[in-house]
Amino acid sequence: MAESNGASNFIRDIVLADRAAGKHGGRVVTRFPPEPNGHLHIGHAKSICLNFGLAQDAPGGICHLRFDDTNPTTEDPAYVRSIQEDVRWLGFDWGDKMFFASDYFERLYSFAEGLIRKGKAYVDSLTADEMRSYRGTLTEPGKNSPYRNRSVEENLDLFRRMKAGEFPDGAHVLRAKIDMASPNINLRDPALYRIRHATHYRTGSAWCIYPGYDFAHPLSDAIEGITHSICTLEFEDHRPLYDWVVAESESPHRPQQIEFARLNIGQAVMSKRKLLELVEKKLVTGWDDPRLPTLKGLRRRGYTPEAIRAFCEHIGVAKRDAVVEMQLLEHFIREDLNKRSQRVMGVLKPLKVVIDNYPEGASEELDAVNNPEDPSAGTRKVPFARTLYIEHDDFLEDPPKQFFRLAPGREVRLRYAYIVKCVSVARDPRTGRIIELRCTYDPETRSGAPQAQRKVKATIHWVSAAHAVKGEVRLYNSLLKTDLAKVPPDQDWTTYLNPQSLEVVSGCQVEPSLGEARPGERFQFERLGYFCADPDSRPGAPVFNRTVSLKDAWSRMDKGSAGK
RNA sequence: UGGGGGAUCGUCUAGCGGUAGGACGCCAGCCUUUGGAGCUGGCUACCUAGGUUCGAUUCCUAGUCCCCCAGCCA
Repeated sequence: MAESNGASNFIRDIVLADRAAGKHGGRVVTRFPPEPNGHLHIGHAKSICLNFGLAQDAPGGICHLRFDDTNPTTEDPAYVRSIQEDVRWLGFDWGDKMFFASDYFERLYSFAEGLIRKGKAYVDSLTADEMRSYRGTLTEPGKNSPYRNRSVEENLDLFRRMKAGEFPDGAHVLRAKIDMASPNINLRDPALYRIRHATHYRTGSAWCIYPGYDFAHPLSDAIEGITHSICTLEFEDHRPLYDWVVAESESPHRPQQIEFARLNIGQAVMSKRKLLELVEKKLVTGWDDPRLPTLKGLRRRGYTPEAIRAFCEHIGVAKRDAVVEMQLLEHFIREDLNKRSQRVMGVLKPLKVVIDNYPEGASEELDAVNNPEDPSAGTRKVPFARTLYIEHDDFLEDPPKQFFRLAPGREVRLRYAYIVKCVSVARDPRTGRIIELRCTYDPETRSGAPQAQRKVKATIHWVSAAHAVKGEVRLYNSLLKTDLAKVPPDQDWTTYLNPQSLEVVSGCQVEPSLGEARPGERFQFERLGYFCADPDSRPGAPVFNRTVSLKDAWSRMDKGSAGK
């Protein structure tokens, strides 16, 4: 199971204090309670890391995986499988503690009848619209429903008949009898059960009434002996109701609800509703589109669970609304991949180079370091020959002062190979486009040779034309042109999608070993970034997703002077 | 407007009456056969106004601004 480094936060402090005080017998039991109606995203990862992390920190602590499946109309077993897969991938283990709120339906129903017997719940027969108007507003108190004083017998009878399926959807609802004048709207007789003639993916047609969140959640926590029930800020108002339900259930367990601020990331789509919209309108390729902050998307993009966990640990846990910059997430994946990824050379936009003084038909194998950060990763051989491809961006016919790379008459080192000098430029007579460079090489400067020490301003990557494998590279940019928080609510947010979020580069030339790259394998393409082989790869025709670029001092300078 | 929360560098976050710290980012330099990595140095913050105190980001008072709540969603 993933380790946690124990960065302090206010929730950890509460748990620590509770343990020290012997509250809950010193035990720590948390839960991660997703509704199986969507796929997990990085925001869920924050909650997962928090809940599982808290449990790991405590001796004997445990974190349950509980599916909060109380709404049959939106839930699907495919999501249950997906969520389990993603939590495991992130590096957490719930052991045998996987539960479903739907498994508690029978007990929840009994609790509800108990509430009715105590006169703490009643069947209301107002329509949804009527109920809304009876509820009052933020500033005016609500009014009691005319059905509020039904007798216990009548309520019991009606509730049982609701369960038996005698009424259509919406005909009645079971409500808690609390206080229609409460300044907290959640306490104005909240709905506990609604009629829904729908097939539930787990209980089938056994039920036609389903408990709501405010009833099922606290009770599920109590049933499971949850000690700390951690949720997001919007449920803060529900806490009095949560406590009311637990107290009325007379459960010996009194879980404590604690709220924290959900994760927001600038220029990322994080809401379930919007993610669904993107997928359904086919504005992205699917839930695993690498532009999405879903766990599946991040995985396909090449993110590691370790990087995501490190990110979640470092963003902290607090109560103030916050928007974390995407650069922070990128920092953690770079940091992780820098240490562990194999270096390779790949040319995205090839420019042909012929080494005039290199013997025709000859070739040699040069030693390349697999990972300068990890000597144990060893070396590999890369083939060198007379005709090469270099990155088109590494050549400029009329270079500005700051440009260190190849230009007419200039020298650069070819990584792991020789120093070459550009002697001429060939262009397409029709389009004027540069199609080929002629260079000469200095045989004395082969990497590792005594004369190789000669300094040149730059080292560039390359591949041998005869040996290279053709591949496709997918470059990703922000899916959004702006932070969603800045988009006026009356506007269609999808008009802010970045048309350049995906750039497919075909005709890339990569070093031979990459022809057989397996989906999910990660590499650093030297000088370019980290790349991950996509499932669309075929033998001899690899496809790579750019996880994140390397930091690039030149592109920053280039942009900085673009206005001049 | 009722209720519930929250305000600390550009962005996250620490602090619990005693020099406001860390990370990302940015800037400068060193180093470098990745303009990567690494190293060094620098940058910028306590919402406002009063009060208590020898001393306030912290305590008190009054404001200001931001977020959430009127689903038979979670």
